[in-house]
Amino acid sequence: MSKYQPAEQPPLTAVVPCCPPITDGELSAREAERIAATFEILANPVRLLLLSRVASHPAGEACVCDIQDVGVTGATVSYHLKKLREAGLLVSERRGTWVFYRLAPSFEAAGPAACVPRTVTGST
Amino acid sequence: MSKYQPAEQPPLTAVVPCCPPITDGELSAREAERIAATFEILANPVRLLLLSRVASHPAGEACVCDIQDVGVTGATVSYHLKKLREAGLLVSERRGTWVFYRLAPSFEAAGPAACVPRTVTGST
DNA sequence: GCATTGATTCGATCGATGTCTATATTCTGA
DNA sequence: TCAGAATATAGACATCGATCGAATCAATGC
Repeated sequence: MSKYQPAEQPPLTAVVPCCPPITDGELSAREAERIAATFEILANPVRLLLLSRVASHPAGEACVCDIQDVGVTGATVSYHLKKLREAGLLVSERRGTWVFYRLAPSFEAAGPAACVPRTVTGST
Repeated sequence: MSKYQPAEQPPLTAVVPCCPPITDGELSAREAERIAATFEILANPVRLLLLSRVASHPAGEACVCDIQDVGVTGATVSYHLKKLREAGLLVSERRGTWVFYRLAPSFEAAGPAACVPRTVTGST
C-alpha cells in the first residue's frame, strides 16, 4: 500500500482549463494518484521555467539553445525536457542541428486558461 | 544554483481560483520556485485524499479518525496533515480527545473553482 | 491519580529524483 | 570524410521525501 509508483507513464496528455476541484467530493485512490502525478510534473522550478520560456517565445517554439540557461547543465535541461515531452506537455522537432520545442497541441488548446494555482500571500 | 530549496515554508496561504497561466509569459526563477513549491504540496496522492475527504465531509470538517484510513499508518497521516497545515490549506482544532480538520478559510473561499489540472487522456 | 484512547513527534530507513561528468548521437560544413 | 557544434543518454552520486515503529503528549473517564 505504500507503493504508489508514478505509474509507468501517467498519460497526462493535456492539462485542461478549469478544473475538477479537489474539494468537490471524495477522490478515489486511483484519481488521487493520477492527479498527483500530474502535479508532480509541474512541481519543479526548472521545468516550469522551461515550459514558460517555450510558451512565451515569439514563434511559439524555441530552440533548446535559446532556453537552456536556467542554472543547470545541458544534460539536466535535456532530462527535464524529456519529462515534459513524456508528460505530453511539449513536443519536439529536430531541424538541422537544433531541436525545437513547442507546446503540445492539446496543452496549447487549453491556452491562457491553463491552470496554475497561485499563492496569495507569498509576494515575489 | 543547484540548490533550490522549497523555501523555509512557502507561504501558500491560499490557492486561488483560476489562474495565472504558466504559458502567459516568462517566469522569473523566483516565481518558478514559488509555484513549484505550491504544486509540490499537491503532488502527493495521500495529501490529495486527505484534502478531499476533509473538504467533502458533511460538516465541512473531519476528525482525523474519520479520514485516516488511506493506506498508511497514523504517523504518516499526521505527517501529511502537518504539511497541509503548514501550507495553509487546512486548519486544525482540538476538541476533547479528537482533532478536527477543515479547509483554511482562504482556501475555502476559492470554493469549487480551486484549481486542479486534470489529465485528459488518462481515464480512471 | 491512572489507564486508555487519539494524535503527534522522533529516529531510522529506503527509494526516487535531480544533478553532474563523461560519452554517444546527429547533423552541418569545409 | 572528418571536425565541430548541438542534444541526448548513461552512470554515479547526493539529497530529500515518504514511510514505519516506538516513544511522547493530551484529554477523558474511571
